[in-house]
Amino acid sequence: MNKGDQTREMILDRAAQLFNRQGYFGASLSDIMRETGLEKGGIYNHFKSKEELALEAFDYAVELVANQQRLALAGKTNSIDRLKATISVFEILVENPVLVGGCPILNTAIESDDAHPQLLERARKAMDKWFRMIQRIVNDGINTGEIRPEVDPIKLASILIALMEGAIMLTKLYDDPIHMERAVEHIIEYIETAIRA
Amino acid sequence: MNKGDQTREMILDRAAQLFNRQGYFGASLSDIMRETGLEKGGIYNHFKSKEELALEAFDYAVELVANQQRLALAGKTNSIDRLKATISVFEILVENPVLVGGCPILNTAIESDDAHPQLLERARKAMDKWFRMIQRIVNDGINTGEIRPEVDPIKLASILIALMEGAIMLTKLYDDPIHMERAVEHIIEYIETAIRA
DNA sequence: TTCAAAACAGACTGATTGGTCTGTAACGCA
DNA sequence: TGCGTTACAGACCAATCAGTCTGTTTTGAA
Repeated sequence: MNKGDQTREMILDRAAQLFNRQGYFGASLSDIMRETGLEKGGIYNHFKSKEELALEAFDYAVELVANQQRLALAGKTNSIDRLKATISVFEILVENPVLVGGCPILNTAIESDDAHPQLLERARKAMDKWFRMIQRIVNDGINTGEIRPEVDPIKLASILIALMEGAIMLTKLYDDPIHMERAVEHIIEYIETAIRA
Repeated sequence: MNKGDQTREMILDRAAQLFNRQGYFGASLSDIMRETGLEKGGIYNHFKSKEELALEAFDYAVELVANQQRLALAGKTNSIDRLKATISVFEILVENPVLVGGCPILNTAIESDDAHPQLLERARKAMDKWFRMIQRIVNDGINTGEIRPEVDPIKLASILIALMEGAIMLTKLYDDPIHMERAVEHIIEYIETAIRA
């Protein structure tokens, strides 16, 4: 990895953190310059516009979370355990984050209502992956008999994600992890009583 | 209501809608001028800064939702019905909104992480009211025997709000009310099986 | 070690930002 | 209806925005 690629990676990392905290409108190029320690020339040498940097930084941020997901799933073969591991990723996202500022998909979905259709599209794609992952876990669990056959995978995914993303918002709003704990408790109980075969 | 007060109200209404769609950073004074049809003098005659307008517009937006809540609760004396009415307010918020752009508290909580402590404080206060309202409904229900005595009011409030706010985000992200429908179905079922006495 | 290419600094630009101020027009009480 | 007060228009301001471009430094393969 040569100098240029290293710098590019560093910019992406710092920009991802910055955008995730302040938003894509709230973070200016001056902020990015300060955070990276580079002047304009250094940044525009790697990215042709703030727009392009924002899009790549979003992907980078999502990848950070996806790595946490892989880490959490590693070695877990039981479907219920894999569901719980997915839930733990949301917990980690607010309690011990590799990416400060909460869930990048949530942040982007809320910020990019009308203003940023390209970014919104990326947020959709990223969320699609989460949905598919949960659906896959549930389907596998149904096939192996661990999960009740009448469970609707996509419906469970929808509820789980909505609850956990909402809990992230409350936890950040009040700066209190109690809301996340309550959400986790609820969804775990739901899984044990209504999902597990 | 004289001319000035009328104009002031109009500015607040337009600004509230604008801020709720584009965010407090994303909406510029030019946008507000375009949306209100006023020049700078007209706006700064009523508000001493964009900051002040933003804060008042947020309160105005919250009040719009609070009115929906009052409307939904009107005539409902049964505690379970009152809980369901509260849920319906979240549905209305995305399906047939008096305020476009989703939940102002959610939007503000996500946008004002670090950047806007004053706005964040207002979002907290507004969310507190929601919490207290739900807690009150549950407490009343426990007292009248409609709701099981072992139900924790604040915990239920936490889960209900997290789930519904998350559902708003998903519904807006995918521009598809199915996520809201799933969330409503889940929470109603939960109320019927685990909350109702 | 050489030297072309890549990486970066930083001055510069035009557009836009939030905000001020003065002049004019509309309002509404007497 | 007259007239002081309030409401508003719009020119103007400094600061900041994203982005460009030229010159200098650093890098790394030959």
